[in-house]
Parts: sequence; structure tokens; C-alpha cells
Amino acid sequence: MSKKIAQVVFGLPIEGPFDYSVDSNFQESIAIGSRVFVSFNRRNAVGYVVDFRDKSPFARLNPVIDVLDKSPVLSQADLVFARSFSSFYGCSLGEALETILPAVLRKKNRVDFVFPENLPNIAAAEGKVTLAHSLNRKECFNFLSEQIKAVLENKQNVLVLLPEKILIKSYSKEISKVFDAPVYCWGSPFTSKKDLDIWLEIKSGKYPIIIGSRSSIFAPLRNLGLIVVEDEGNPAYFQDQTPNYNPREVALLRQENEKCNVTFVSSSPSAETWYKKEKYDWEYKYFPAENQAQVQLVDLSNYNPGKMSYLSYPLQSQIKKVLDEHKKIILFFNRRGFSSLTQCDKCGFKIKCERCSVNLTFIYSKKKMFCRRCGFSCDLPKICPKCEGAYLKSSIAGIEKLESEVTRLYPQAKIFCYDKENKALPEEANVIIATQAILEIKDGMKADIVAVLNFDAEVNKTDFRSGQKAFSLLVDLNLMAKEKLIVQTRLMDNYCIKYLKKLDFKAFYKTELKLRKELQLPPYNVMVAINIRGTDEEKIAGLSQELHDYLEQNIKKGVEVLDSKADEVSKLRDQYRYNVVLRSKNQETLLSFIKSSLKKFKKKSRAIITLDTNP
DNA sequence: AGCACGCCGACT
DNA sequence: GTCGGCGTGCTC
Repeated sequence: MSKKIAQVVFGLPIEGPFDYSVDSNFQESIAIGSRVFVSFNRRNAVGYVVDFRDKSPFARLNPVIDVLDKSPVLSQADLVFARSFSSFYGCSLGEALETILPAVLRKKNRVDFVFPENLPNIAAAEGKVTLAHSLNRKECFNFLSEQIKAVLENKQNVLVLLPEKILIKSYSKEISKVFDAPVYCWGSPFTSKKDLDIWLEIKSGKYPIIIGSRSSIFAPLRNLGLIVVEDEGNPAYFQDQTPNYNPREVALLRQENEKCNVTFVSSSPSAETWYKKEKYDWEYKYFPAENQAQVQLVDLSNYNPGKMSYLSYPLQSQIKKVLDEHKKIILFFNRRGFSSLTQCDKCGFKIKCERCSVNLTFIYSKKKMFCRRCGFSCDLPKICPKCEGAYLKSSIAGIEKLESEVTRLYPQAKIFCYDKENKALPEEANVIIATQAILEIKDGMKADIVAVLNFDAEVNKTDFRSGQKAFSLLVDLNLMAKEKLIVQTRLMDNYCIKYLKKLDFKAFYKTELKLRKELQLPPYNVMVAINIRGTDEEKIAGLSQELHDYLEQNIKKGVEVLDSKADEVSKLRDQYRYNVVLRSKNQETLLSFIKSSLKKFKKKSRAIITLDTNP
């Protein structure tokens, strides 16, 4: 094949490719997948060779200044994968390539490493997808071990994804107990030169097992036999960066391209995953819990709301019983700090963050007020900043307030709070008041009784996934309880609670999916939010409306534009945020529509516009 | 993205 | 006059 003209793409939001002439002295070294140094729009830049051609419609071509790789860092397969990634997430091919490559390679760094010419060609796996629905860590781990063993025996490699970095170390220990193959823990981004050596080692097959978080989904493993996505529904897999990818979706893109197997693990899978499992007939393995704790509902609608304590009488007597029998109870109360609303008793002024549209939370243990969105903190004002009224009232109690109430009722108990700030938990603790941070302790956290104090708050969120999340929460808390799970609620016949009692997953997902279908939500539709933000609220609101109208006028078949709306948190870090949400049955149709429309719209605003797929 | 070019308001 | 704000267009 002749290499007269190289077609080059860049990590920029422009499609390309751009043509460059190739000097005779580069004929040997340049190849598809090489990184090249070229002049682009009066500046020098690193680009990626995606193809060659003999003729160019452009009269005057710039030359390739330098070829940076001794042998191309990107394989044919990488390019195919990047193409599907770019059309799935609506970014350019160059942006997709930069997402796949370690950050070091975006700069003008040479790679002298020569990749082995012909790696042994191992027959691909079957491309099978499994949903491991696990209420029993040990059983499920044995199952995964069997899968991994089969893959390693076939001389293929394994990638395990975990939602949080902190889980990597202990997981790798577990794996190392079973397999004696080298394990690489992929925790931090590959930004230094030293990282590059490791990346090259991974690429040349030194580590048959990689365990990592989000970004390790791009680990350059050849002969990938299996991707395990642990805790597939965990929201930590979502993250707002551009391009905004979800590793659980990327795993399926790799599965399509590399024919590797994929196993999703979850105690209560996302509705999206359950839907796909049914639709594509994925293999389904259910690992029941060793013993299921009994579920007891406490109907709060019988209580006088004015006099309501957070502890209903049945719960109070339960706590007493726990203390008498020297047992342990977890009181689950999903609100941090002392109070999440401080209000002037005289004029009603609410103390808000200076930079966000969020009420400040008072954290008693630190004697300070915090913004839960941007981290801003300040002292608790002594008088109302607005009317100088002397009395500031704390309402919407958090776990610290609850702690004081529990301490008053049970002075003899050993009470400890567990939340994001405070993760120390002494052995002798017998009443543990915890936020959802307690769910991160994946193994070992057990108590005789677990009680959910404000379940209704979980369901009443505006997030359309709140039902499913609330159900997942109950399932996980139920697994924590040895004896009994108590749920205080006014929603006695809520479907989450109803199907928890018998752990009837089938019925739960059937109901959840029916709701989603009726409301035209994912997984029946793809939703993409175009997020517009900037410092001038009027301008942003106007721009958002303008964008909405523009999209509607240029609408494409099969795409629907919903109304322009202020974001849930309309102001964050001094920036106002508006969204235009679009809906379609087909992700690629939708993204190509947005991409072409935004191209024309984007420039004339000083606002930052980002895309959020399946928000 | 990043940069030049070109079009209008206000100011030494 | 001209400095500089920002909307527009282009990059092989």
C-alpha cells in the first residue's frame, strides 16, 4: 500500500480527517495508528493517522513533520472501537482516540517501543453477556473465579471494573489468592512517562488480569476474554467529563468489537440492565442470600405529624430490645450533618450557598455550615443576615440531630454516627446512625437489626430512577440485617417495599419497566441533555430557549425536543445551568442530530455547552 | 478547541 | 480616528 498522503484526525471537536503529505524518509516508520506531529491551523499538534490515500482534493498539503511512534500505538482494532465509541457518544473520532489513549500520549512524547509483530492469534471468546445477580458475595465470587479461570486457561486476558478506586486493593488481594497470574491495579490516570512504560507493558501482554475503576475500561489488553463489571448500577460509574461515557455501555461496545464475554454483577441491577437481559436473552445467574432477614413495615401515617419523632414507638421498643439483648442496630438516615436547612424565624430567610442554589447544611461536629454541592463552608451566622432577627431555626434534621435524640432516649447505648466525614466505627458500637456512606462497606458490615427511618425521602426525589434506587437501597440494607429490616413509611403500598418483602425481583422490574415505558423514559428512549452554563443567568436562560426553538425548527424524524428548563441545581459554583433534553428511540440518530445542530449553534454563545447521554 | 478576521461602540 | 469587545469561519 502506498503512503503518499496520510489522513490525520485530532483530539478536537472537529471531524476531519485532514490530509498531510508523507516524505520519503517517513515511508518506513509511518503506519495506520501512528501518532504524527503536524502543523494544523498555523500551530503544531499531535494527530493520529487513520488512513492513507493517493490523491487529495486539497491543492497544497502540509507535510508530516515527525512520526512519533516506532510502531503504531493504535491497532486496527483500536480504530474500529474508537469509531463505534465516537458514534455512540457523539464525539469526533480524534476525541474518541484521545479518550482511549493514556494522557501522556496526547503530548509530543516519543514511543520507541516496538510491539511484537504477531501475537499468537487466539480464538475469540463467544461474546456472551451474563448478568450475575448476586445476593451472596462468596457464591458469586466463586462463579466469577470459574469464569476467569476458563479465560486464563485459554490464554486470554481479564478486565475487572469496580465503581470506586478504594475497592481495588482488597479486590486484587482476593483475586491473587485464587490466581497466581500477574494482576495490575489500574487506579490513577496515565499521565507520567513512567505510566507510559506500564501502559506499554499491559499492551504487550504482561498482565493477564487488570483490576481498575472507570477509566480502566480502555485498558489496552489484547486477546480480551472477559470484562467483569462489578456493582453495575453504581452511580459512581456516571461522571461528568466530556465525552461522558458510562463504562458499562463501553464494555458492551468492546464486547461487540472484540467478541469478549461480559459479566455484569449487581445485588439489584439497574432497570436498564434488566431490560437488556430480557431483550437480548443474556445469561442470568441468581445467587440467593444465605438467609433473608424479615421485613417489618411501620406505618407512619398513624402518627401525628406535629409530634413526630424520627423514632416510631415500634422502633423505640425494638431499640430497647436490642440494647437488652446486647445486639447491634443500624439506624439508616440518609441526611448528613445536623440540619440541612437553617431559616430565620422572623423573616423566613433561608441560609444559602453564595455560589450555588442550595441550602447550607450545618455540621455540628465541625461547628460550620457546608454546601453539599461545591464544598463552600462558613460559620453559622449569629443573627439573620437579612433582617438581623436573633433566632435562626434549624429544620430538616440530619444524622447529628438524630444522634442527640437517640442519646437522650438511650443514654446507656454506645451510639456512633457513620457518614462521609466520619468513617471510624468502634467494635463496641451498638447503635449506629448511618447515611448511605455505610453501603460502601461492601463486606462484613452486619447488624442484627437495620431500620430505615425516612424511606419516603428516597422515593420522593425528582430523579426518575429514584424508585429503582430506593429498591436497591432496601435490598442492600436487607442484606446487612441478620434478623430484621424495619422500614418506617407512609407509603405502605409503594411497589419498592411491596416487592422487597418476598425479594420478588421479577415483579419489581416488571412494574418499574412498565412505568418507564408509560413515561417514555430509558431504557425505552435515549435521553440526552444539552447542558448550557455560564455566569449571566438571563443570557443562559435565553440561550437555552433559543437552542430549544432552533432544535425544534430543524427537527429530525424520530427525535423529540423537551422544554428548556433550569437544572435541578440551577446555580453551581457561580454558574447558572439550563438544560434542553432530547428524546429518541435511537441513540445514534439522536446524537448525530445534536452534533450537526450544535455545530451551527455553539459558537455564538460565550456559554459552555456539554452533552450528557442518559443523564 | 483555538485562532484570525471583521464589524461596531466609546475613549486616550 | 483606533482600541478592543465578540460573532463568524476555518483548520488538510
